[in-house]
Amino acid sequence: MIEGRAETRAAILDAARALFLEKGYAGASVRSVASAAGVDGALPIHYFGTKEALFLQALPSMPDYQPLLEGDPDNLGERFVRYILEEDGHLRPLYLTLLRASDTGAVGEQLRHLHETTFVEPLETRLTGPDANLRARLAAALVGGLMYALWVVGDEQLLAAGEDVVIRRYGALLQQLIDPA
Amino acid sequence: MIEGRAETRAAILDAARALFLEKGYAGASVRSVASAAGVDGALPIHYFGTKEALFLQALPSMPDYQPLLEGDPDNLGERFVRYILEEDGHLRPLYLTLLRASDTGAVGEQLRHLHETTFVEPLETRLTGPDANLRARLAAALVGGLMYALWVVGDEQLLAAGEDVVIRRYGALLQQLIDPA
DNA sequence: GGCTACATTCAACGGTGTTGAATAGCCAGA
DNA sequence: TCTGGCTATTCAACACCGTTGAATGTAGCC
Repeated sequence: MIEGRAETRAAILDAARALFLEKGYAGASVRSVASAAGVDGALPIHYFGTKEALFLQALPSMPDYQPLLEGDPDNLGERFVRYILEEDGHLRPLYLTLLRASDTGAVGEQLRHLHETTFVEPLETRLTGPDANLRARLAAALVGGLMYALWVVGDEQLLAAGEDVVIRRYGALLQQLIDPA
Repeated sequence: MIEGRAETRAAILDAARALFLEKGYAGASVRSVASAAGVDGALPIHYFGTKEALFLQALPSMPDYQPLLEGDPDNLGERFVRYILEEDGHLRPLYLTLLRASDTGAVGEQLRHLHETTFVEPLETRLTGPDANLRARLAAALVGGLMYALWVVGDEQLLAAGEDVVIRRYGALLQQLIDPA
């Protein structure tokens, strides 16, 4: 049974999404979400049970990058790297927020699921040749490493030589996993 | 001025190190650290000022992997990957704990510093040829991606084909950044 | 013994997630 | 129109959190 009026639930979820992405899981309190939604501080828990459940339901969906995958597979490596470097601000906060909250069991599950459904699986279906699954997983690790270096570590000097150089070099490595081995 | 008896400080730091690595930054409370050290719940903050300062001082140092770097550079890529896959349990909890606490300012700084001093700099000094700095940073990202996939995401199927295959394939990519371009 | 300086404890504050009871608001039936 | 009940929302309280400043113990020195 769903509790609460639909609009109130939506207001809470909207406020939660904004605050969690801005301040992180620990930094955004349930009461701050409630007051941003204009309701009593206890209502979010009443509706969603726990802060973690609220967090998971409030998370935005992954941006859709199907077009990226459907293009020419011969330069998918470079395009993928470029996508990470030039993404429009939707992926980065989601990635960082999930990552840092991933020590609570269900959030870790969600991160694993997103990694699987948005990186590994789409890549695997587009790979021809042997060991497609392994190559997709290694490619996903490679992409994760770029996001890690840029966003978690904050290695600003990585881009000092210019985005193009990174796109070419890191993209070339990624491409070797994409090309049929 | 350092406050407190040296043994009491050490007891607190030891308890803090164990609890932070086991339960994470948020999961280990200051009071739980204090009671594990056998002191009053307010003492850790009295000594170290804030939970974050206690955390930073309690963190273990990075394992020393100099021998790994000093070996034959022609197969450093594979050896590096093998080191991550077979590490003895010191690096992984430190990496995970730092990563997940990296949204508080000083912890992010520490993560950046460790990334720089334990991955980028040692690699860079061993690289010959042009663009050593960039190649070291890309190599560090690659290594980070492996740790991310294995430890944060928990991609267990990555090793389904056997450690050797991962060591060979991912190591080969890493090696391309190590070899003079 | 009394004084001092320091190590440690105690008590309290505001904030947190979470809980169950109390209230407010609406809608059906007499 | 009144009344009952149902549901949405609020209120009050709990235990725990990081943090603070005052109180207490405790050792050594004159």
